[in-house]
Amino acid sequence: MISKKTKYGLKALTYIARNPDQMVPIAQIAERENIPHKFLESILLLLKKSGFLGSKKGKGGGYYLLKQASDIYMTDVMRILEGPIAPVACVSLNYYEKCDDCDDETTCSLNKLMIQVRDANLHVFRNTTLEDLK
Amino acid sequence: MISKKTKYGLKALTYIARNPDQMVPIAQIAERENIPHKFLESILLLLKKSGFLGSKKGKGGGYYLLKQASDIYMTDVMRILEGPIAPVACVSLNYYEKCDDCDDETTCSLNKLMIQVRDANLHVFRNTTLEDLK
DNA sequence: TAATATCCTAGTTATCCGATAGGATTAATT
DNA sequence: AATTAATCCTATCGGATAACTAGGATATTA
Repeated sequence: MISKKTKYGLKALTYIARNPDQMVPIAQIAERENIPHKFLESILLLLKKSGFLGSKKGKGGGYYLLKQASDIYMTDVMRILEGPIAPVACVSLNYYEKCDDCDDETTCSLNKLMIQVRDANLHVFRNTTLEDLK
Repeated sequence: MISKKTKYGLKALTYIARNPDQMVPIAQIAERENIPHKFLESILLLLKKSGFLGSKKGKGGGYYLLKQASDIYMTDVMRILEGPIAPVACVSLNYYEKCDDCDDETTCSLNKLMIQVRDANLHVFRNTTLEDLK
């Protein structure tokens, strides 16, 4: 199950993508999408620091996409918002970590299944961009 | 990312499946698979109550599979150990819950993606049984 | 200079994960 | 009968994390 952070982040990105060529203020997204204002603020800040969004301060300011929606892949968004796409760190491509309870990954009974799950999710996320959510 | 409970549970089931026609005590699984004994105890109890395992108390006792490994599907195991397979409750087949921030699911921008993710995972779990982990 | 935005750091609260404690019950062995 | 070895059961606990909030600093427009 994904976190609310991820859910809110995806909804916000979609909302911004639907309003191109303009500054979209947090308050507007928060209201229309029923997202707590301050929480959303922190999420958009993260998405900005991660290179998805640009922003402009002050009156008339807000957020906007830095790339075309069709160039924003779910793989990248999900990794920032939700973390690893893999179900266990020991099969993660971007967040690899050794298991502390496994001596040998290659003989771990879960390895094959975990890789299948990872790849199934990767396949979906690699083939979906923000444009598809619009 | 799956919980340790799920990981331990799957490993324990595999271990038991690899030792058919005998009672497998918790202590043995705990030692061989590097799982905390007491934690594993609670997991096996759950798997028993859920109908996957039988048990025998007392000296020489332990756990055993109630069904053939090839009849134990990952869909069922995962739902018990990990909960919903869907990434959000509002697209869950077995644990459905309405979103509190969405008025209308059919127009939610995330709906399609979430269903794709759910189905991708379902496909893997439906096509994997405990026999495949052996 | 007032109004309206984002920026930033630091909290707060509640829930859940991972693990443990300690005894009750059951069964085989000696 | 006593001992040993196992599951059964309830309760609990610390720590991490999720979800959210506070409050001011900074920038921009009018």
